[in-house]
Amino acid sequence: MTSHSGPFAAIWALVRRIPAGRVMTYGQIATLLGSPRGARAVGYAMFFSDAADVPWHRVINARGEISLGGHVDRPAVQREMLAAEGVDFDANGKVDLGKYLWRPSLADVTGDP
DNA sequence: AGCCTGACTCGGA
DNA sequence: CTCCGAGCCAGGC
Repeated sequence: MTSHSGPFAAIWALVRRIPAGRVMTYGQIATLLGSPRGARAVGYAMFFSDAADVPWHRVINARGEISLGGHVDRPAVQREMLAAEGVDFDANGKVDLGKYLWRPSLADVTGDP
């Protein structure tokens, strides 16, 4: 499926605005979209999204870790993609959110370049 | 409508 | 800081 329309369009639009070398948490995205507890739905949207259109690998959980659950190949791929963008992982395989967490401004959320 | 599952989050121990 | 349990929201059947 291509990410151009649907209930997840807002999520994809926001994820697409995440600059390289930065990451965002599911809860943060959900909060910006108006659903502070809809973090799970965000994860679903990532699964149904296309990596070519949506950098889903820049979306991680609030602990700064990659959480996928059922799938096994995705976490390794996600870690490599983030590392290729300059995101460093600690010995525990976690990302320093205080350093790499992207804090979008109002213009970024509204879609104004 | 109700029920189940889930790439989550928070609070407490 | 890590582990456990409970909770809220959204999607699919």
